Amino acid sequence: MNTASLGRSPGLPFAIEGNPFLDTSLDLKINSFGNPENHNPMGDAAREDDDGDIRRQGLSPKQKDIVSVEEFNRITAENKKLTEMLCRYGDLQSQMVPRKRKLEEYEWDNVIKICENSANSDEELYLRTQESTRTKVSRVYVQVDPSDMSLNVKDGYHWRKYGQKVTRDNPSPRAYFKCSFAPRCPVKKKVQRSVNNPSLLVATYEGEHNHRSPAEPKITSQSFTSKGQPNPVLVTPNPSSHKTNSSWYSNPSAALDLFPSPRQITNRLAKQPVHETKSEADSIKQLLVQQMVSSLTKDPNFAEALVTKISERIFEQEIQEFV
DNA sequence: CGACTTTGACCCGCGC
DNA sequence: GCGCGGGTCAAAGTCG
Repeated sequence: MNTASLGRSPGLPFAIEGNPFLDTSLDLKINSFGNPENHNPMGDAAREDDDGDIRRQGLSPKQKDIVSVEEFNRITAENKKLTEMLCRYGDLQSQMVPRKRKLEEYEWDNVIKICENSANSDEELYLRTQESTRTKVSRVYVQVDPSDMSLNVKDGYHWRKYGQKVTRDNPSPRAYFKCSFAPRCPVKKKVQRSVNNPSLLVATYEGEHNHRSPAEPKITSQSFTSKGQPNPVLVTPNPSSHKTNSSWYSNPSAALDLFPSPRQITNRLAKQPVHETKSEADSIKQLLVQQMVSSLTKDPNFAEALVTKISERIFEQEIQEFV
C-alpha cells in the first residue's frame, strides 16, 4: 500500500487525501524510514541493496537499529488496514445520505479516491497518484482575527503572492499564491474572506506539493472545512526550534500525534465552536461525525492500530530512558 | 541584493 | 463579435 498521495482530509480527523498542506501520518510512517529529501512515491524504503540490507539513509542511529524489512512490512499492512477502514466509512456515508447530497454536502470524494486508488501494483498506483495530483482541489476555512486584514494562512509552506482581484460575489479581495518552497511546485492557493463571516478565511488549494513539508506542522486549534467539519489548523513552528532532522521526519511514532484517539476526536468535536447557522444539513453532518467516532471506537482494526502505535511509543520512551 | 508584495495590464473562457 | 469576470503576468516598489 503506497500512501504517498494521502493527506489529512477536511472533514475527517485523520489522514486522507485532499489537503495538500499536511503530510499524512500514514505517509510519515513510510517516509520516516527513507530519506525525506529524496522521497520516492514508488516506495524507496522497501528497496534493498545488493547485500540485502534495507536502505537507511537519512535515519538516526537509533532508527537504524529498529528498522527492518519485517517492520516495514508490518507498517505497510497497518496502512492497508487504515485505508480499508476509510473506505468502509465511505460506504457508511453513502448509506446515510442520498448520493446527490453526498457530493454536495460532504466532500467524501476524497475517501472514494483512496478506495479507487487500491491499485494492484506500485507503478499503477504511482500513475494514478500523478493523475489525481493535477486536479486535486481542497478547501480550508481558517478562523482569524477580524481586525487582521491580511490574507495570510499559516500552513507551513512558503507562498509567493502573484495576484489579487476583487471578485463579483465578494467585496473582499481574493489573493492568489504559488508555492515558492520548491522550484516548479504546481500548488496554487487562493485566499479570500468569507462573505458571511469576515473572520473566516477561505483558502482553496489546487494541486499537490511535489516536495515534503518545509516545516513540521503543529496542530494548535480547529479550522473548518467548507461544510463546517473540524480540521486541524497548521502553523509554522518556531524556526529556532525546528531542526532538519526533527522528529517529524525521523521519529516514526510522531505520527501518533496526528492520529488522534477516539477520545481525542470526541473532545475536539465537543470543543468545536459553531460558525455556521444550524440547519438540517448540519444536524445530519453531526450525526455522521458521531457515527464515525462511534464506529472508530468499536472498530477492532482501529483499536489494533492504536494499540500498536501506543506500544511503539511506550517502547521508544523506555529505550530513551534506558539510554 | 534577493525575496516578496503590489497593482495595472493582459489573456482567455463563457454567455449573450 | 463583444463585454464581463476570473486568473495570470510582470514591472515597480518594499523590506530585511
